Amino acid sequence: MGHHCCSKQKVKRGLWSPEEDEKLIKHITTNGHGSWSSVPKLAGLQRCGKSCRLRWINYLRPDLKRGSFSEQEERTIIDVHRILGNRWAQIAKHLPGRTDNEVKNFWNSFIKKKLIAQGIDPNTHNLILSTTTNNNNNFNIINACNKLLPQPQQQQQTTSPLMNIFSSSSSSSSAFLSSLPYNYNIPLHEILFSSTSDQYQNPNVFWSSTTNTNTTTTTTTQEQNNYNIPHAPSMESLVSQASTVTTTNPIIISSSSSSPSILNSSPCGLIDEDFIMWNAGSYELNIEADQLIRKEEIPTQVLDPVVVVEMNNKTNHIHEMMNSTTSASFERSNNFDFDFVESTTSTVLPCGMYCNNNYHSPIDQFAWDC
DNA sequence: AACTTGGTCAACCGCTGGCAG
DNA sequence: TCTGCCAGCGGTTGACCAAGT
Repeated sequence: MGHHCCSKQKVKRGLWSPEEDEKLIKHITTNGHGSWSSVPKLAGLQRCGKSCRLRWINYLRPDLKRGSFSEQEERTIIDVHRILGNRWAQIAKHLPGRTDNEVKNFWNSFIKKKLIAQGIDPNTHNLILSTTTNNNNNFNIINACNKLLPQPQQQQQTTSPLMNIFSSSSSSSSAFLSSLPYNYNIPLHEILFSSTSDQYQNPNVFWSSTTNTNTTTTTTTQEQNNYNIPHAPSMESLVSQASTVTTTNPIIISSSSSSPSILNSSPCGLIDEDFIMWNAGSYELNIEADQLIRKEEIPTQVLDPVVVVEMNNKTNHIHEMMNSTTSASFERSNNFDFDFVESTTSTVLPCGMYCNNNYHSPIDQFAWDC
Protein backbone atom coordinates (compact mmCIF):
# COMPACT_ATOMS: atom_id res chain seq x y z
CA MET A 1 0.00 0.00 0.00
CA GLY A 2 1.48 3.30 -1.03
CA HIS A 3 0.70 6.74 0.18
CA HIS A 4 -2.32 8.48 -1.15
CA CYS A 5 -0.02 10.76 -3.12
CA CYS A 6 1.33 7.86 -5.10
CA SER A 7 -1.16 5.07 -4.67
CA LYS A 8 -1.60 4.83 -8.41
CA GLN A 9 2.07 4.47 -9.01
CA LYS A 10 4.22 1.42 -8.72
CA VAL A 11 6.42 2.42 -5.83
CA LYS A 12 9.36 0.80 -4.20
CA ARG A 13 9.58 0.71 -0.44
CA GLY A 14 12.23 -0.02 2.11
CA LEU A 15 15.83 0.98 2.20
CA TRP A 16 17.23 3.17 -0.48
CA SER A 17 19.97 1.90 -2.74
CA PRO A 18 23.03 4.02 -3.52
CA GLU A 19 21.76 4.35 -7.09
CA GLU A 20 18.48 5.77 -5.89
CA ASP A 21 20.30 8.15 -3.59
CA GLU A 22 22.44 9.31 -6.46
CA LYS A 23 19.43 9.96 -8.66
CA LEU A 24 17.69 11.94 -5.96
CA ILE A 25 20.76 14.00 -5.10
CA LYS A 26 21.40 14.75 -8.73
CA HIS A 27 17.85 15.82 -9.34
CA ILE A 28 17.51 18.04 -6.30
CA THR A 29 20.88 19.68 -6.59
CA THR A 30 20.22 20.63 -10.18
CA ASN A 31 16.48 21.36 -10.07
CA GLY A 32 15.52 21.72 -6.46
CA HIS A 33 12.72 19.58 -5.14
CA GLY A 34 9.82 21.83 -6.16
CA SER A 35 6.71 19.79 -5.55
CA TRP A 36 7.76 16.58 -3.87
CA SER A 37 5.01 14.66 -5.56
CA SER A 38 6.62 15.35 -8.91
CA VAL A 39 10.14 14.51 -7.80
CA PRO A 40 9.99 10.73 -8.32
CA LYS A 41 8.90 11.06 -11.90
CA LEU A 42 11.36 13.81 -12.74
CA ALA A 43 14.21 12.04 -10.97
CA GLY A 44 13.37 8.67 -12.48
CA LEU A 45 12.64 6.99 -9.19
CA GLN A 46 10.10 4.32 -8.37
CA ARG A 47 9.34 6.01 -5.07
CA CYS A 48 6.57 8.18 -3.80
CA GLY A 49 7.18 11.86 -3.23
CA LYS A 50 6.85 11.52 0.46
CA SER A 51 9.55 8.91 0.60
CA CYS A 52 11.82 11.10 -1.53
CA ARG A 53 11.25 14.06 0.75
CA LEU A 54 12.02 12.00 3.82
CA ARG A 55 15.14 10.52 2.30
CA TRP A 56 16.41 13.94 1.33
CA ILE A 57 15.59 15.64 4.63
CA ASN A 58 16.79 12.89 6.92
CA TYR A 59 19.75 11.51 5.04
CA LEU A 60 20.89 13.12 1.83
CA ARG A 61 20.74 16.81 2.64
CA PRO A 62 24.29 18.14 2.37
CA ASP A 63 24.14 20.19 5.56
CA LEU A 64 23.45 17.22 7.78
CA LYS A 65 25.83 16.51 10.60
CA ARG A 66 26.57 12.83 10.80
CA GLY A 67 27.91 10.89 13.73
CA SER A 68 27.08 10.64 17.36
CA PHE A 69 25.69 13.45 19.42
CA SER A 70 28.04 15.53 21.52
CA GLU A 71 27.49 16.15 25.20
CA GLN A 72 26.62 19.71 24.34
CA GLU A 73 23.95 18.53 21.93
CA GLU A 74 22.65 16.10 24.51
CA ARG A 75 22.32 18.87 27.07
CA THR A 76 20.59 21.08 24.55
CA ILE A 77 18.10 18.36 23.75
CA ILE A 78 17.34 17.82 27.41
CA ASP A 79 17.00 21.52 28.10
CA VAL A 80 14.77 22.23 25.15
CA HIS A 81 12.77 19.08 25.69
CA ARG A 82 12.12 20.23 29.22
CA ILE A 83 10.47 23.28 27.75
CA LEU A 84 8.90 21.96 24.58
CA GLY A 85 8.25 18.30 25.23
CA ASN A 86 8.20 15.90 22.29
CA ARG A 87 8.26 18.56 19.65
CA TRP A 88 11.15 17.01 17.83
CA ALA A 89 11.13 19.29 14.86
CA GLN A 90 11.32 22.32 17.12
CA ILE A 91 14.06 20.74 19.18
CA ALA A 92 16.02 19.86 16.06
CA LYS A 93 15.99 23.50 15.00
CA HIS A 94 18.28 24.20 17.92
CA LEU A 95 20.73 21.57 16.73
CA PRO A 96 22.24 22.58 13.41
CA GLY A 97 22.67 19.64 11.10
CA ARG A 98 20.40 17.36 13.08
CA THR A 99 16.98 16.18 11.98
CA ASP A 100 13.87 15.71 14.02
CA ASN A 101 14.06 12.00 13.30
CA GLU A 102 17.61 11.85 14.54
CA VAL A 103 16.79 13.77 17.70
CA LYS A 104 13.77 11.60 18.33
CA ASN A 105 15.74 8.42 17.89
CA PHE A 106 18.52 9.68 20.11
CA TRP A 107 16.02 10.62 22.77
CA ASN A 108 14.24 7.29 22.70
CA SER A 109 17.34 5.14 22.49
CA PHE A 110 19.64 7.01 24.82
CA ILE A 111 18.54 10.09 26.72
CA LYS A 112 15.24 8.66 27.86
CA LYS A 113 16.88 5.63 29.36
CA LYS A 114 19.63 7.69 30.87
CA LEU A 115 17.19 9.98 32.61
CA ILE A 116 15.13 7.10 33.91
CA ALA A 117 18.26 5.43 35.23
CA GLN A 118 19.06 8.68 37.01
CA GLY A 119 15.68 8.81 38.62
CA ILE A 120 14.20 11.44 36.37
CA ASP A 121 10.91 11.13 34.63
CA PRO A 122 11.78 11.85 30.98
CA ASN A 123 8.32 13.17 30.29
CA THR A 124 8.11 15.68 33.08
CA HIS A 125 11.77 16.01 34.03
CA ASN A 126 10.67 15.51 37.59
CA LEU A 127 12.66 13.47 39.96
CA ILE A 128 10.92 10.18 40.41
CA LEU A 129 10.11 9.37 43.99
CA SER A 130 9.33 6.05 45.53
CA THR A 131 6.40 4.69 47.44
CA THR A 132 8.87 2.50 49.21
CA THR A 133 10.40 5.29 51.15
CA ASN A 134 9.68 5.31 54.79
CA ASN A 135 9.16 9.02 54.80
CA ASN A 136 5.63 9.30 53.59
CA ASN A 137 5.40 12.77 54.98
CA ASN A 138 7.63 13.95 52.20
CA PHE A 139 5.21 12.73 49.61
CA ASN A 140 2.31 14.19 51.41
CA ILE A 141 4.08 17.47 51.68
CA ILE A 142 5.01 17.33 48.05
CA ASN A 143 1.41 16.80 47.21
CA ALA A 144 0.34 19.45 49.61
CA CYS A 145 2.71 21.92 48.08
CA ASN A 146 1.73 20.93 44.59
CA LYS A 147 -1.71 21.98 45.61
CA LEU A 148 -0.30 25.33 46.54
CA LEU A 149 1.15 25.87 43.16
CA PRO A 150 -0.70 27.49 40.33
CA GLN A 151 -1.83 24.71 38.05
CA PRO A 152 -0.42 24.93 34.58
CA GLN A 153 -2.40 24.56 31.44
CA GLN A 154 -2.75 20.99 30.34
CA GLN A 155 -0.55 21.48 27.35
CA GLN A 156 2.13 23.14 29.35
CA GLN A 157 2.06 20.71 32.16
CA THR A 158 3.86 18.03 30.27
CA THR A 159 6.70 20.34 29.55
CA SER A 160 7.02 22.21 32.78
CA PRO A 161 10.31 21.38 34.33
CA LEU A 162 10.28 20.53 37.93
CA MET A 163 13.21 20.40 40.20
CA ASN A 164 13.36 19.60 43.82
CA ILE A 165 14.49 21.67 46.66
CA PHE A 166 15.69 20.24 49.83
CA SER A 167 16.08 21.35 53.31
CA SER A 168 19.33 23.11 53.79
CA SER A 169 19.27 22.03 57.37
CA SER A 170 19.36 18.42 56.37
CA SER A 171 22.75 16.93 56.89
CA SER A 172 22.10 14.64 53.97
CA SER A 173 21.14 17.34 51.55
CA SER A 174 24.65 18.30 50.57
CA ALA A 175 25.51 14.75 49.73
CA PHE A 176 22.33 14.44 47.83
CA LEU A 177 22.80 17.69 46.01
CA SER A 178 26.28 16.84 44.91
CA SER A 179 24.93 13.63 43.44
CA LEU A 180 22.26 15.28 41.42
CA PRO A 181 21.72 13.13 38.40
CA TYR A 182 22.54 15.66 35.77
CA ASN A 183 23.39 19.26 35.44
CA TYR A 184 20.45 21.30 34.47
CA ASN A 185 23.00 23.39 32.71
CA ILE A 186 21.01 26.53 32.73
CA PRO A 187 23.40 28.57 34.77
CA LEU A 188 21.72 30.90 37.08
CA HIS A 189 23.92 33.89 36.82
CA GLU A 190 21.86 36.24 38.68
CA ILE A 191 19.39 36.06 41.42
CA LEU A 192 17.59 39.31 41.70
CA PHE A 193 16.27 40.32 45.01
CA SER A 194 15.56 43.95 45.05
CA SER A 195 14.18 44.03 48.48
CA THR A 196 14.27 45.09 51.98
CA SER A 197 14.62 42.59 54.72
CA ASP A 198 10.91 42.08 54.92
CA GLN A 199 9.82 42.58 51.36
CA TYR A 200 10.97 40.85 48.25
CA GLN A 201 9.69 41.62 44.86
CA ASN A 202 10.14 40.85 41.25
CA PRO A 203 7.92 41.79 38.34
CA ASN A 204 6.08 38.54 38.49
CA VAL A 205 5.97 37.76 42.10
CA PHE A 206 5.36 39.91 45.02
CA TRP A 207 5.26 38.94 48.57
CA SER A 208 5.25 41.08 51.59
CA SER A 209 5.55 40.77 55.27
CA THR A 210 1.83 41.05 55.68
CA THR A 211 0.59 38.11 57.61
CA ASN A 212 -2.10 36.24 55.86
CA THR A 213 -2.45 32.63 56.75
CA ASN A 214 -4.78 32.02 53.86
CA THR A 215 -2.46 33.06 51.14
CA THR A 216 -1.15 29.62 50.49
CA THR A 217 -4.55 28.63 49.30
CA THR A 218 -5.13 31.47 46.88
CA THR A 219 -3.50 29.75 44.01
CA THR A 220 -6.55 29.65 41.83
CA THR A 221 -7.16 33.35 41.78
CA GLN A 222 -5.70 36.10 39.74
CA GLU A 223 -3.57 36.87 42.73
CA GLN A 224 -2.08 33.46 42.73
CA ASN A 225 1.40 34.86 42.41
CA ASN A 226 1.06 36.85 45.54
CA TYR A 227 2.15 35.13 48.65
CA ASN A 228 2.36 36.74 51.98
CA ILE A 229 4.62 35.62 54.67
CA PRO A 230 4.60 36.55 58.29
CA HIS A 231 8.20 37.61 58.32
CA ALA A 232 11.15 37.47 56.08
CA PRO A 233 14.62 36.32 56.91
CA SER A 234 17.53 38.58 56.37
CA MET A 235 19.00 37.26 53.18
CA GLU A 236 20.61 40.15 51.46
CA SER A 237 24.12 39.01 52.09
CA LEU A 238 23.37 35.55 50.81
CA VAL A 239 21.64 36.91 47.79
CA SER A 240 24.61 39.08 47.15
CA GLN A 241 26.86 36.05 47.26
CA ALA A 242 24.54 34.17 44.99
CA SER A 243 24.61 36.85 42.37
CA THR A 244 28.27 36.12 41.83
CA VAL A 245 27.89 32.40 41.58
CA THR A 246 28.35 30.78 38.26
CA THR A 247 27.37 27.19 38.22
CA THR A 248 26.00 24.59 35.94
CA ASN A 249 23.68 23.62 38.71
CA PRO A 250 20.76 25.59 39.90
CA ILE A 251 21.34 27.49 43.07
CA ILE A 252 20.16 27.06 46.55
CA ILE A 253 20.39 29.76 49.12
CA SER A 254 19.91 29.35 52.76
CA SER A 255 19.69 31.86 55.47
CA SER A 256 20.39 29.19 57.97
CA SER A 257 23.77 28.02 59.07
CA SER A 258 24.51 25.92 56.04
CA SER A 259 27.90 26.11 54.49
CA PRO A 260 28.18 28.65 51.67
CA SER A 261 29.52 25.88 49.49
CA ILE A 262 26.01 24.66 49.15
CA LEU A 263 25.48 27.61 46.91
CA ASN A 264 27.51 25.92 44.25
CA SER A 265 26.01 22.54 44.27
CA SER A 266 22.36 22.63 44.81
CA PRO A 267 19.12 22.68 42.98
CA CYS A 268 17.12 25.74 42.51
CA GLY A 269 15.32 27.25 45.35
CA LEU A 270 15.66 29.27 48.40
CA ILE A 271 15.37 27.58 51.71
CA ASP A 272 15.36 28.71 55.23
CA GLU A 273 14.83 27.02 58.49
CA ASP A 274 11.45 28.62 58.64
CA PHE A 275 10.69 29.04 55.01
CA ILE A 276 10.69 26.91 52.00
CA MET A 277 10.58 29.01 48.93
CA TRP A 278 9.69 27.40 45.75
CA ASN A 279 11.98 28.42 42.97
CA ALA A 280 12.37 31.75 44.59
CA GLY A 281 13.95 34.68 42.96
CA SER A 282 14.59 35.26 39.35
CA TYR A 283 17.53 34.51 37.20
CA GLU A 284 19.05 35.24 33.95
CA LEU A 285 19.33 32.67 31.26
CA ASN A 286 22.29 33.56 29.17
CA ILE A 287 24.48 30.53 28.91
CA GLU A 288 23.72 27.96 26.30
CA ALA A 289 21.13 30.43 25.21
CA ASP A 290 22.37 30.55 21.67
CA GLN A 291 21.81 26.85 21.63
CA LEU A 292 18.29 27.32 22.79
CA ILE A 293 17.08 30.37 21.04
CA ARG A 294 18.21 33.03 18.69
CA LYS A 295 20.29 35.55 20.47
CA GLU A 296 18.00 38.47 19.88
CA GLU A 297 15.25 36.50 21.55
CA ILE A 298 17.12 35.74 24.70
CA PRO A 299 15.03 36.92 27.56
CA THR A 300 16.97 39.26 29.75
CA GLN A 301 15.51 37.61 32.74
CA VAL A 302 13.68 34.43 33.28
CA LEU A 303 11.38 34.93 36.12
CA ASP A 304 9.63 32.27 38.03
CA PRO A 305 6.78 32.26 40.43
CA VAL A 306 7.44 31.79 44.06
CA VAL A 307 5.68 29.71 46.57
CA VAL A 308 6.45 30.35 50.14
CA VAL A 309 5.43 28.03 52.86
CA GLU A 310 5.99 29.04 56.36
CA MET A 311 6.23 25.79 58.14
CA ASN A 312 5.98 26.95 61.69
CA ASN A 313 2.91 29.08 61.62
CA LYS A 314 1.13 27.14 58.95
CA THR A 315 1.98 23.68 60.07
CA ASN A 316 -1.58 22.92 60.82
CA HIS A 317 -2.67 24.12 57.48
CA ILE A 318 -0.07 22.02 55.74
CA HIS A 319 -1.02 19.06 57.81
CA GLU A 320 -4.61 19.52 56.81
CA MET A 321 -3.60 19.33 53.21
CA MET A 322 -1.32 16.42 53.89
CA ASN A 323 -4.14 14.55 55.49
CA SER A 324 -6.39 15.31 52.59
CA THR A 325 -3.87 13.77 50.24
CA THR A 326 -4.75 10.15 50.47
CA SER A 327 -4.50 8.82 46.98
CA ALA A 328 -1.04 9.82 45.99
CA SER A 329 0.89 7.35 43.99
CA PHE A 330 4.48 7.58 42.96
CA GLU A 331 6.39 5.58 40.50
CA ARG A 332 9.91 4.68 41.11
CA SER A 333 13.08 4.20 39.24
CA ASN A 334 14.91 2.83 42.14
CA ASN A 335 18.58 3.27 41.55
CA PHE A 336 18.47 6.80 42.78
CA ASP A 337 17.80 6.71 46.41
CA PHE A 338 16.84 9.66 48.51
CA ASP A 339 17.88 10.12 52.03
CA PHE A 340 15.78 12.80 53.51
CA VAL A 341 15.86 13.86 57.07
CA GLU A 342 12.70 14.27 59.00
CA SER A 343 12.22 17.69 60.40
CA THR A 344 9.30 19.70 61.56
CA THR A 345 10.61 22.80 59.93
CA SER A 346 12.35 21.50 56.88
CA THR A 347 11.25 19.09 54.29
CA VAL A 348 11.28 18.20 50.67
CA LEU A 349 9.31 20.10 48.15
CA PRO A 350 8.85 20.01 44.46
CA CYS A 351 10.35 22.99 42.80
CA GLY A 352 10.98 24.38 39.44
CA MET A 353 9.97 26.65 36.68
CA TYR A 354 6.31 26.40 36.46
CA CYS A 355 3.71 27.72 34.12
CA ASN A 356 0.27 28.76 35.07
CA ASN A 357 -2.72 30.32 33.45
CA ASN A 358 -2.10 33.81 34.65
CA TYR A 359 1.61 33.89 34.57
CA HIS A 360 3.78 34.04 31.50
CA SER A 361 7.47 34.27 31.94
CA PRO A 362 9.73 35.12 29.05
CA ILE A 363 10.78 31.53 28.77
CA ASP A 364 7.17 30.46 28.51
CA GLN A 365 6.78 32.97 25.77
CA PHE A 366 9.84 31.56 24.13
CA ALA A 367 8.37 28.12 24.35
CA TRP A 368 5.21 29.23 22.64
CA ASP A 369 7.06 31.20 20.04
CA CYS A 370 9.07 28.22 18.96
C1' DA B 1 27.50 -22.60 15.04
C1' DA B 2 22.83 -21.56 15.77
C1' DC B 3 19.60 -19.13 17.98
C1' DT B 4 17.73 -15.38 20.89
C1' DT B 5 17.55 -10.88 22.59
C1' DG B 6 17.97 -6.11 22.63
C1' DG B 7 19.42 -1.72 20.60
C1' DT B 8 19.67 1.39 16.76
C1' DC B 9 17.90 3.98 13.18
C1' DA B 10 15.96 4.50 8.49
C1' DA B 11 11.65 4.43 6.77
C1' DC B 12 6.75 4.24 6.97
C1' DC B 13 2.04 5.48 8.60
C1' DG B 14 -1.51 8.35 9.87
C1' DC B 15 -2.79 12.65 11.18
C1' DT B 16 -3.03 17.79 10.98
C1' DG B 17 -3.02 22.33 9.16
C1' DG B 18 -2.37 25.48 5.35
C1' DC B 19 -3.73 26.68 0.98
C1' DA B 20 -5.87 26.97 -3.50
C1' DG B 21 -9.76 26.23 -6.35
C1' DT C 1 -17.94 26.55 3.08
C1' DC C 2 -16.27 22.42 1.09
C1' DT C 3 -12.89 19.54 -1.04
C1' DG C 4 -8.53 17.92 -2.44
C1' DC C 5 -3.67 18.38 -2.44
C1' DC C 6 0.47 18.90 -0.12
C1' DA C 7 4.15 19.55 3.41
C1' DG C 8 5.28 18.62 7.80
C1' DC C 9 5.05 16.32 12.09
C1' DG C 10 5.23 12.63 15.77
C1' DG C 11 4.53 7.80 16.69
C1' DT C 12 5.56 3.33 15.21
C1' DT C 13 7.60 -0.39 12.64
C1' DG C 14 10.89 -3.44 11.01
C1' DA C 15 15.47 -4.45 9.03
C1' DC C 16 19.84 -4.89 10.52
C1' DC C 17 23.50 -5.80 13.67
C1' DA C 18 25.98 -7.01 17.83
C1' DA C 19 26.14 -9.29 22.08
C1' DG C 20 24.72 -12.99 24.84
C1' DT C 21 23.41 -17.85 25.58
